[in-house]
Amino acid sequence: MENDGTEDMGSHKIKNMEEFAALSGISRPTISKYFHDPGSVRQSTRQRIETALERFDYRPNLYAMNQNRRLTKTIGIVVPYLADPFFAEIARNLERRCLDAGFWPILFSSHGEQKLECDILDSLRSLKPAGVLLAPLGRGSDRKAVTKFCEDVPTVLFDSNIDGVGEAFIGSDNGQSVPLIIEYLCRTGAPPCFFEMPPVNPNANKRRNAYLAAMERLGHPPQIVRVEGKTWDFEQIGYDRGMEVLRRGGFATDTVLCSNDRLAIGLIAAAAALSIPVGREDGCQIRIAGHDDHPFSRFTSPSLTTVAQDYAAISNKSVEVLFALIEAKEDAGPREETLFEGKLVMRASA
Amino acid sequence: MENDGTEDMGSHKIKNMEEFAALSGISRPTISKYFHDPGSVRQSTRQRIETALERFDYRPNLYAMNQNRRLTKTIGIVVPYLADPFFAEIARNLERRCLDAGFWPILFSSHGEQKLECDILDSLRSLKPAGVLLAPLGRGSDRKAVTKFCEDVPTVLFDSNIDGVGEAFIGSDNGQSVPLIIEYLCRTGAPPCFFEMPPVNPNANKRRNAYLAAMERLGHPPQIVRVEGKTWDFEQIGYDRGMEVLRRGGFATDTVLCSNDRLAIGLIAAAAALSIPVGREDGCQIRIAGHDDHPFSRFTSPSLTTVAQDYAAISNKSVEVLFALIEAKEDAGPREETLFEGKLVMRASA
DNA sequence: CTCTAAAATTTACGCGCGTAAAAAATTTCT
DNA sequence: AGAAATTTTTTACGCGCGTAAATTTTAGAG
Repeated sequence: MENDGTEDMGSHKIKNMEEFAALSGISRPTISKYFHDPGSVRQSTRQRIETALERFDYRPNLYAMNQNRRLTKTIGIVVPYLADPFFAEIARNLERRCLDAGFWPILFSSHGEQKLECDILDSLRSLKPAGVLLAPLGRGSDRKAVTKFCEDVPTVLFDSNIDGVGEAFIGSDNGQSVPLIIEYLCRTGAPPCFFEMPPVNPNANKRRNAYLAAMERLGHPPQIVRVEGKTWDFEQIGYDRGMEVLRRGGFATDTVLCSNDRLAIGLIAAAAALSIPVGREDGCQIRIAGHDDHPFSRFTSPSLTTVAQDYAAISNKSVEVLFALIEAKEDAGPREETLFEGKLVMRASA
Repeated sequence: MENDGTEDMGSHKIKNMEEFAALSGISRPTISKYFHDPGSVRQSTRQRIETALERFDYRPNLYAMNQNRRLTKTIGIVVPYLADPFFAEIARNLERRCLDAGFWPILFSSHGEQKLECDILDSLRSLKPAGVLLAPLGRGSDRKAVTKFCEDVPTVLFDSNIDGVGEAFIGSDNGQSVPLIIEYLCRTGAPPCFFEMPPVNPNANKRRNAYLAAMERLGHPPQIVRVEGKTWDFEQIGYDRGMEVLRRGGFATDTVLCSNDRLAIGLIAAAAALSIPVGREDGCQIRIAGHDDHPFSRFTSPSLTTVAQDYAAISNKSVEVLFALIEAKEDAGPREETLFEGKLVMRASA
């Protein structure tokens, strides 16, 4: 049984931890401890294990590992709609941070469907995750199911809040961001009317109320255009409904604040299709602004003026709170809500 | 211990299959068989189990289930870049189909990074999946690692091919789709030059070669503009490089075929920023076409003329082949490559 | 060099379920 | 009706690892 010493001995595959322990000359419980937390064993033994690990290329059986562990290293990440690059981007950040912290992130998308969200939570429950980062559907969520889930599993809500549910909520401060862009719009032109997205989640209503409050404060009459639609095809909704409104003589003012960027993207497309020039320059007929700073907003024509949500802050804070929760275990403390401010992004559309 | 009979007896939580078997009056091995495949038990017993299931709300332990199973019900789905709605959309279809077939899809994104792709494959291996649907990074992939993985796990490649790797490949027929749009462009205006995306995957080269062949066949001199960049921020690359070219006097002809829609989206944004009118109408200076029919392509201004990949066909065929593979088990048969034709989507940009 | 705290080993059990084999019960067919 | 085929039950073992308790070894301090 000769070998060159650079690979696993005669490529004999290691079946279990017992065998690996024997080959590496370390007891199985210690190996087990190492895999649970590499820092929990003495530096010298850690070295020996990692040396052996390179030589023999062994990985413990995932299923056997988690079966008897009180807490797995799994972290569930649930977003309402993954085809939305906003959530794709947040999810990416979340995944990265979990991985770096030695956890095992696993990503789910509810695809805008209540049943799917419930199924995901059920699946997640049987995964016995250490914690869950959940951006709920919002209005589309089965409140009872989500509430029950959060009682069983340490869960941090983000993006879309459900009052009192989960250990914490992290999101954007619509009460700051909406007035911010409204003020900008008022200072640079006509006061905006509000093109409201379908109320699929609570942010829609929060933004509407923030619009009403800000307009009142500034002494302008509010004008709301509410668009119907229950799906998550916001661009399509913005396009279709925008088309209707524009054909019927347009909006009440020449400035439109959309309740999110995806809606604005659709509206810009509708305006383009009708050859209505959009932008802040002379000769343009309409100004359009959005909210979120969606990854594609800089590539619309004209590029979209909007309020940026602080992606990095939201994802960082979310994992931070969740990790703290996982550490603390028992003393949950009061439910905390963290809201980050939006930043004005001035581009060409308004 | 009274109860109303509609819920679980005094909400006493069932710990394991043994207990559930006792409560439902059926032997544990039969219950086990049921969970493995509900159709494998007699209809009458299936009814009894499902009735009991409603009353007691039991779910078998996922980890214990998979530990000793030769084959799990897990199916891995790996895409190179989830922030790209194209892949998000494909992944959505794939997930749905797996779920419907009684499998457990689990989604991964390589985020354009080789190391991450390798890590994902390693994790996947320890999940002992029934099969894997893999859209590799392409040029960025660690060919050896992917090859080795495919030897261990039944894998179907899609979107981006790696010769000889995996049990099958499903993708688009660039040799048909590219000439298709070239012919359209030539018939409606000037022959196109080719704005080539960074060669992150083999499709880039295939499309380039298809362009060259088609132009030669039609008797037009080919003009290729190659853009550099190693990242997956195609819109940004299209914008930046497009800006350079347009500032320097523009492209060789007034018609530009981009090697994919995301690049085209960036290029359109660049043209808009320079106030260069884009489209097929009189007065426009440049026509821009793309490839893929990206979900956002209909919302650009002007809307993007492109060739649609058949999303549904690709995802359906991929799962179909994989399921066949899982059924067949041993006799793998020869590696098959399936290419679907693209369809011309005539919009406003060209 | 001894003492002590920390870490590793030995030993042993159990988790929840897959799965095999033989026996018993049920259904289906002639 | 009885025989054959299918399904279920009984019994029993093992998977790979977590984890606890008692013991031994090791490292670091005085």
